[in-house]
Amino acid sequence: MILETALRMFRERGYADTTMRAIAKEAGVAVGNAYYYFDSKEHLIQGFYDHMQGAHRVAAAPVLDGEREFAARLRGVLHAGIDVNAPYHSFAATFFKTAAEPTSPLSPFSRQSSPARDASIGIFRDVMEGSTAKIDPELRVHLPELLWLAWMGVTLFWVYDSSPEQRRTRRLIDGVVPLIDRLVGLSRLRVLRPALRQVLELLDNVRRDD
Amino acid sequence: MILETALRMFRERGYADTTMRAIAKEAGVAVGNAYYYFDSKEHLIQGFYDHMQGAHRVAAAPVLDGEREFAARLRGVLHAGIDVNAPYHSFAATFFKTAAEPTSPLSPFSRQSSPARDASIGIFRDVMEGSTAKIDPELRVHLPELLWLAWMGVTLFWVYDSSPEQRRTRRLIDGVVPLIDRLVGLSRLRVLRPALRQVLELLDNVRRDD
DNA sequence: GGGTTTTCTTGAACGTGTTCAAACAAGGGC
DNA sequence: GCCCTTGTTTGAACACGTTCAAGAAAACCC
Repeated sequence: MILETALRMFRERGYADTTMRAIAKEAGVAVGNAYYYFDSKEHLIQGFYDHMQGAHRVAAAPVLDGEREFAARLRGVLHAGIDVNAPYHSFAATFFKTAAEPTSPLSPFSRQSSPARDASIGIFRDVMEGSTAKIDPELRVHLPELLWLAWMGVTLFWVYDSSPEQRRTRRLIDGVVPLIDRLVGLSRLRVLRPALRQVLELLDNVRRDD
Repeated sequence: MILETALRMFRERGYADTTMRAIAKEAGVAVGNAYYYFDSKEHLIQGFYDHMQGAHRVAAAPVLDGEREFAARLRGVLHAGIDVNAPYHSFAATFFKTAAEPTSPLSPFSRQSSPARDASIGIFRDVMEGSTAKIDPELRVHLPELLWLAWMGVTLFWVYDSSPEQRRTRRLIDGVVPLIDRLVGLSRLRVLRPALRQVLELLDNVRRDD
């Protein structure tokens, strides 16, 4: 009940303008009680994350069910992601700062976010596996995560996008999907094998934590 | 005087643990006076930005003066950037959130940051122009900005990098520079012209603000 | 039912960034 | 010298996120 109230008020009045006192009052509890269930105001946003992740899955379903071509699948899923987030653009901008902090549990790379992250990567695995594209086997292992990373990039761009209705983000998606599609298609060419290896090796190196 | 005091205290005790009251007291003024000269606590960080930008320029100079090869120049400049930022890694992580907010004047994309941004892009123009690399003329126009964008990406990675001495960031630089070098070299190949055009057109489309 | 422990709930209080009316200082014109 | 304007400086006051000692309710045990 506290969570629903909070998310509704965030949507209506923005994150910064919604005080914990107001949330508690509206939910009919004492302010201290809200802190009994949620460690901080930021933690209330985690619920928003999960909700958005589920909505993306739902919005992407028609595309994933009806389309077999890799580029069309990817494009559809990315646009679907922007679709579901669109109503929250101004809200997202105000709380993005808290999600951006590396030590925050709200960071998309944090351990607390890993369920939502894994689910999101799953969508992009679906994009790949349900498509007719022939993909280099070494690339197949990492591609879902790479696509998720691209999605994070698109999201980052979207947060900063101040154009009307975030049209620049739409253009970014339409422009970048063919490039990714082309690169993925080229991945099986023998001449580009060394380059691909180089990229994947870089990924492994960068992930290594020592 | 207020600015110097603030930056020193940020460095010594971290951003969050340094209160405006403490800064004012240490600087020998009333707290309201600090707000007369700086709109907010965040604005005190702009001075830090400018300082870092200058230090990067200085640290990059030996490389830019002594090295002619494109890859070596880029690699040296990126490592120099990490070198000067290294002492402030934990500090940077705590105030990064305020810089990440799209509407914040501290955002690297904001108008207030444009002097520092232009200066930084200038470094990468120098990387390009001082090198012996033969670069497609269409690419030449945009490459400095693209390299700056890559530098922003490296910085983003660095902020999130929790490995000892941020070694992963070092590996990222060493791995990504050869890739960029290869791409830049390939940019003049006739067969890749359409792909390059596609990328540059995407950039223009995305920049267009309508 | 009575006693004990655990879970939940409360709201005053703390420290924070920030604001603002009021006071003070520095010129500038005559 | 005196007024007026403009630029500075002050610190109390405000609203906020958060904490915590204290109490209420629930669950559990015999």
